[in-house]
Amino acid sequence: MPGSFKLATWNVNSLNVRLAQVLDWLAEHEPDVLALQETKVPDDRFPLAELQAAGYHVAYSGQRAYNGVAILTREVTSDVSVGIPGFEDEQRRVIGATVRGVRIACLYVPNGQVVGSDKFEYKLGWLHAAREFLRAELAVHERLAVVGDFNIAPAERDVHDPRRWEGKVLFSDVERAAFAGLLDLGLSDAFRLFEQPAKVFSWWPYGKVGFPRNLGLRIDHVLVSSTLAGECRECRVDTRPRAHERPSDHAPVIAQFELQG
DNA sequence: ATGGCACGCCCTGCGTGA
Repeated sequence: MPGSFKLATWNVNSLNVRLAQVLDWLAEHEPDVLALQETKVPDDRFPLAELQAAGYHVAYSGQRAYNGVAILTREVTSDVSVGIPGFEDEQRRVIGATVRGVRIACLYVPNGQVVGSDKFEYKLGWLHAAREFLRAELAVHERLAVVGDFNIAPAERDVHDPRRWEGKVLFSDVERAAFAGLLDLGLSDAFRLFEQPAKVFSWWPYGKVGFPRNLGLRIDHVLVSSTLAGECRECRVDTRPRAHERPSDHAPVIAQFELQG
């Protein structure tokens, strides 16, 4: 399916709270794909009609209060999958779908809370399972995009103050090694395919100073297989929604491709 | 400067996020 292809990912921190912002954003940017994380809505309360009215097909897997992922597409999808095969997980963090010959894997990687905690061990085990899953996906999909909230800042330039975050959750060595392990499968960080300004982040703490002083981290990513990397023309963070009233604490990441078919 | 927000929950302070 050759032609231009715009793919975006956004942790919305409650789809119901952010629905109007998501609809506005879709109307403005008209992405072919928008992957969402932290929808925080069970499937029987998913705002399907509103998104369909905006012209999108939707695959979703959610739960009450926490987690939840979805993939919105302008064209119909095939092969929707939920979760990681063989990895038992009650938390809804993974959904996949194929559109226009591109396989999309939408991930909401666990936060980890505190290095060394039970939740941190869960994060590492989850990342290990995700790596094996993505290895298998790469073997069967020439065009694979792994997108979402990875809850890992890959490098010092992805952290506003690396010294203060050194060894902390989201920027510990073991998490960064797990992220590097994903790249080692043959994936590229689409954002780093291009020259970028300094201090570009995708998440900032809530509060009066976090976003205004750009005290953020780049933890939301678009990882692409080698074929897609060759077709990628741009990758950027759209910081504007972070300045809205009642914003998500994350901003969307957008990648533009020219699919060669 | 997440001590100092914001989410859901279903009641109000708690668990969780990042």
